[in-house]
Amino acid sequence: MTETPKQESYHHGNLKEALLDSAEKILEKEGVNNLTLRAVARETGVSHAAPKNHFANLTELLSALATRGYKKFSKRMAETREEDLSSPKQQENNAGLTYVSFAIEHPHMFQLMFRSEKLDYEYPPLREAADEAFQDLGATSGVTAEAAKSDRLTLGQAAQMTATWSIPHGIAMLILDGQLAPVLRRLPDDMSALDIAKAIFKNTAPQSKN
Amino acid sequence: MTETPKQESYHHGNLKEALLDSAEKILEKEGVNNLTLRAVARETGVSHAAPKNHFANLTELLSALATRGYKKFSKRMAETREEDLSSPKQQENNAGLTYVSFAIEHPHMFQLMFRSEKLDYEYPPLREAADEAFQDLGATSGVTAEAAKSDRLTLGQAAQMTATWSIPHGIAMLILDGQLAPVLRRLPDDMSALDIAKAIFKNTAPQSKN
DNA sequence: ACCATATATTGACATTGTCAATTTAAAAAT
DNA sequence: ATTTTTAAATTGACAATGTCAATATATGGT
Repeated sequence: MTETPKQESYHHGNLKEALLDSAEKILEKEGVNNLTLRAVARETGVSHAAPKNHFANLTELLSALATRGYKKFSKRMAETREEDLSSPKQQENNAGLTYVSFAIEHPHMFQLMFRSEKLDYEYPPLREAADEAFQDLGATSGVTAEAAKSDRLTLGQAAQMTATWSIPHGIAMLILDGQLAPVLRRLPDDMSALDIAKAIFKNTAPQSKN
Repeated sequence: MTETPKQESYHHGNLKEALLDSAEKILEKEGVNNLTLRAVARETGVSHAAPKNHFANLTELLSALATRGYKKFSKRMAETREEDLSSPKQQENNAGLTYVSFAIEHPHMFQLMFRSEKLDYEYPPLREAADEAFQDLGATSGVTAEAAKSDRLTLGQAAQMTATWSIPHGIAMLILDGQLAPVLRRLPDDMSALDIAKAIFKNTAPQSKN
C-alpha cells in the first residue's frame, strides 16, 4: 500500500475527470453545439485555458467524452445480449430496440458519438472503445460466429451485417433529426417514436400483413 | 412583354442566387464546417455583411441551400421511380439504392440536408421542399397508395414506412460518418461502400442463404 | 529547504456571427 | 430632367470562441 489509491491530487484534484463531468453535464443539457471549451472551463470553475493541459484541443475533449459514451453503450448492449435466450432473429431485434432506446435516452451523446465531424477517431481511447462497440454489433448481426470474428468477409456477409445495423441506426438518426415528425403527426397523439421502434422490432413472425 | 423576364437587377445583379452558388461551391469543397457567412461573402466578392440583406442569419442561408438539395434529391428519386417497371418490392430496393447513391455523390449536401442542427425547418421554402421529398418517400414504402396519402396511419403502417426508410438512411449515415470502415477493411480492396449497398438492394429472391 | 516539473492563470490574437450606422445605387414620383 | 424615396451594400464595432505564448504557482522528490 505504498501508493495512494489512485487519488491523483493535482492542483485541482483531478481536473481531467472533472472537466469531462462538466462536459457531460453541458452536453446533456445544451447539446453539442453549446459544448465549448470555455463553457466547460467555466462550469468546472477554472480558467479558460486550463483544459489545454489535459486535452490538446476541443476535438480531443469531445473524443474523450464520446469514449465514455461508447463504453456506456457497449455495456448496455451487452446487458441486452446476456439475458436473452430467444431465437437469433429475435435477439437481433432486441439488440435493435436497445440501440434505438439508447439513442432516445441519450440523444446528444448519441449524436456526438456517431457524428465524426468533431471527433478524432485516431485518438486512441476513442478508437478502442468504438472498435469494441462495433465488434459487439457484429456479434448480433445474423452472421455466423466464425464469420463475425474472421478478418475476411464475403460481400454477402458484409451486406448482411450492414443491413442489420443500418435499421436501428437509421431509425435512431431519423428520430434524433426530427425527421419522423411527419409520420408521428399521422399517428394518435399518445404514440411516440419509441412505439414505432417497438413495433418494428416486435417478434417478427414469418410475414405479418400489417 | 411589358415586364422584363425576371431579370431582377440589384446592385450586384442577383446577389441572393450568387451567394447560394458560392455556398454550394464551398460546401462541396470544404464541407459544412467551413461554410461560414463570411467565407460565402468573400467567395462572392462582396463585403462580409452583404448577405444580411438576403438571409437573416447563417441558419437561413444554410436552410436555403438545403432547399436546393432537397429539390435535386426529389428529382433524382422521381427519375428512378418513373423508369421502373419492376415489382413493388424491387422498386423499393431501387429507390433505396438511389437514396444511398445520392448520399455518396453529394456527401456534404446530404449531411447538411439531414442534420437539422444548423437548419430551420420553419423556413418556408425548406419546409416545402422537405415535405415534398418525404411525401415521395412514402410513395415507395411498401404501404398501399391510399395509406400513403391518408392523414391517418396505423402503427403498423408507420412502422412499415419507417423501417423501409431507415435502411437506406442508416446505410447512408454509416457511410458518411466513416462507420463502415471496419467492415470495408475486411473486404477485398476494390470493394467500396457502394458495392455493399448494391448487394443489399439486389433483387431479393424469397430468401437467399448467403 | 530546494529545485525540477506538472498545472493553472493571464493576456493576446485571429476568426466568426451579428448589429447599427452610413453610404451608394436604383427606382419612383413629380 | 430633377428630386425624393427606397433598396442594397459597406464600414466599423462587439462579444464569443479556439488556440497559443508567457507567466505564475503548487507539488513531490531529493
